Amino acid sequence: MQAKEILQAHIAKTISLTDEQFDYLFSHFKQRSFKKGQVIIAAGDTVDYEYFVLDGCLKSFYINDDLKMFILQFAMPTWWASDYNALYSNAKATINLDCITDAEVLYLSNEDREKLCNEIHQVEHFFRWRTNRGYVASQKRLLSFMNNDAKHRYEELLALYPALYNIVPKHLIAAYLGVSRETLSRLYQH
Amino acid sequence: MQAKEILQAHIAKTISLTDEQFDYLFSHFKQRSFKKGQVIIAAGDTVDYEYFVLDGCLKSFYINDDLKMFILQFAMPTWWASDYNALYSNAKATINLDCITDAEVLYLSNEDREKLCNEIHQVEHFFRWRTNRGYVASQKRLLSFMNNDAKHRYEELLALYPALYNIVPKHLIAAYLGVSRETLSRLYQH
DNA sequence: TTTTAAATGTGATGTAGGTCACGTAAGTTC
DNA sequence: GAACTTACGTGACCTACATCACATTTAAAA
Repeated sequence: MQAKEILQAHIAKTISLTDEQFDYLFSHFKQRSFKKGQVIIAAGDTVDYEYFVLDGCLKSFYINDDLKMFILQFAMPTWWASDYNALYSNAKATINLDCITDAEVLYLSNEDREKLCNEIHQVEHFFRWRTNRGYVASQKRLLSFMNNDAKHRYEELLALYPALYNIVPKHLIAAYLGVSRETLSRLYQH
Repeated sequence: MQAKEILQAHIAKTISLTDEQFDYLFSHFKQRSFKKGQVIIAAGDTVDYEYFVLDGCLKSFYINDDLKMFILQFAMPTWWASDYNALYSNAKATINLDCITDAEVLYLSNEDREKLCNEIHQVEHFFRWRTNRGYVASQKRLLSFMNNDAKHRYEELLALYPALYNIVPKHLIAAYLGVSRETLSRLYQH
């Protein structure tokens, strides 16, 4: 499937646009390929874009002072990713974004998103609902963090995104769960 | 300050509406007082409204199978609260909402919000940005959870919302931080 | 003002998960 | 295909925080 069709199908789940409207929307996206390991956003960067994954898998993550990595999100096809704090408030990135596998993405500038939201009411509706869902998911993950132990969270993650098991190395899964790789490794020893 | 002025000042931070538009928006809100301890949303309820705090302090929280409480949010004046998962997806509440102090709130139905977002583009813009900010804050809290210990998170919370220290009992702060009340109590023993 | 309940402090002890250290396996790169 | 890097497993030990138990202080209710 082509980039345009993937985005169109994704957006059609939330709003309906005429073909002309969608063409206009799509004209603001650019497309790009990345290689496994390539960095899209590095902490300290100025962040101008958000990214829509067509193919492959990205990760957004934070590195603390002890160089420990914490993964905020694995971004699979039809997921959006960026450092939203930096993007929205024009601050320097504190979150990194890079490629776990070779990846194909569309990207849209903050400026163009706001312009499009302004020009096409339905587009603003789309982005409101995208974030609404993200917010609810983030609250849910926060609760799971407070409530459940590492094993429970691991099973929850795999139940929600079974594809991750084959694509993503275990130490990255650990960094998403907020446990050490040793602990994750020990969860299923017998 | 009157309810109407409080809401107007709050909304004016994000969008500009004509007085007519704001009057129309405001006409969809209802106002209500609650007593300390009163329950606004209980787990299992159908959730039709979101709440805008004029005065007092609410908490939204989850109770797990062991009856342990986890606080998602302390809602102070000009904050919004609800069980957004339930509200947005028309599901039964899993989150509770009640009053830490006597409280005065405005409330708006899900249906009316969607109607207003549809009728007034700027209103949709407002709600998109409200959620954008909520999403970023939630991500930030998640990172703090993974990265920092209880003492650090406690200081972070008090730095961000100093008012909480006087209003909210310590065992509720503990339930927000995700530690036992005993641990919180011991953080500052000497 | 008395009674009852809610909030807080603190000792003793248990445990999930962290850290360090080392070894093996499996991909990458030249 | 040798050299190097990345992923993963596992033992030994450590630590932050949980849980249980009980005392005390503060606030609400009668």
